[in-house]
Amino acid sequence: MPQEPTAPPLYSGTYERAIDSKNRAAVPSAWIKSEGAEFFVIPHPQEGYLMVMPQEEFHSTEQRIQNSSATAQEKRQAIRQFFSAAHKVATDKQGRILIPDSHAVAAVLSGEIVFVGAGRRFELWSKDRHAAAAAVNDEIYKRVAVDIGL
Amino acid sequence: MPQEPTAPPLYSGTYERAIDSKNRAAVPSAWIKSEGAEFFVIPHPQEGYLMVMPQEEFHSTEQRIQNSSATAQEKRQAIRQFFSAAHKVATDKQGRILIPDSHAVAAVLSGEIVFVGAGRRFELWSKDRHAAAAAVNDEIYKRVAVDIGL
DNA sequence: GTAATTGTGGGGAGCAGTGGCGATTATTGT
DNA sequence: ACAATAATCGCCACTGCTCCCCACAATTAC
Repeated sequence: MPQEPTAPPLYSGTYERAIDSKNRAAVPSAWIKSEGAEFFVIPHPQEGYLMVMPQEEFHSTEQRIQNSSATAQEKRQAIRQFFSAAHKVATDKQGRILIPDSHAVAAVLSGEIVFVGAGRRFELWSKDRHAAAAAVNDEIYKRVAVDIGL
Repeated sequence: MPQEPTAPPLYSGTYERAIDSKNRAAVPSAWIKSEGAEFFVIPHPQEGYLMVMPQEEFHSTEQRIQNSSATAQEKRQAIRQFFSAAHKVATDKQGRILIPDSHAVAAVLSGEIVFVGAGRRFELWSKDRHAAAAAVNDEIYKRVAVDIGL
């Protein structure tokens, strides 16, 4: 019987948090498995929010770029961009992560922010932007829900 | 009594319960298999009630979205909304679950509520809303019953 | 009847989130 | 190289939420 040694982390739910003047934000305690958990923080290329993922998901995302239909050179460049934008962060002893300044600016993070669970990774939004984006997604969600008879 | 290795949970029946000022609600004891059972709580996208399901059903619902006829991007957005709306809860030692504030507001849960069994998941309704919805459903149920010669 | 189970409510301990202070380390300028 | 400044992180205090425990009521079992 293949009992899973380490269940893949699953991030769900939406949590409002504050980011302080030093760009620290407390990760929802339900999402922290071990002391000093490590994550990779990457701004989403189009929409203005930050993706946060543990190492496994980071590697798996790299693989998805590698397996894309782009040319070899395009993939090399995309991966370079991906790595250069990704910053490794670790929770401090109070369960907080320090958001790199450039990333906080890119996602307009200050004051009230939102942690959004997205399965194997989670997202960091400014509260205002998230409200707007969620409204759009909710429309689509409702249509799909009808589709599958939820 | 030895537990069955893979007993698919089946929720049936209707139970009136109270939700207290701390947003706690006692799950019907017949529905709790083990100590500290875990559920995912998700507001229903259209109608104002909460869906509650164990992890297996949660994943299976994600699969149903994945297999829907929507475009790849729509499915991604729908799943994101699904995950962000789903909050994991666990029963406390008195068999109660804590309803997240935002969800209690969304489903107008306060005072008297109703647990409604729905097969592999169950639902949480405000008593008033449930009475209204049940009346409508009963009409349909009767017509279908005639239809199949019940 | 008594005892056990289940739902309801409240008090309180402990933990999680916030923000500030300060020590240590890194960076910068001269 | 050295000092001044900035950045990072640990620690602490405060607050409010979460959850454990107990008490009680209602129901059912024996």
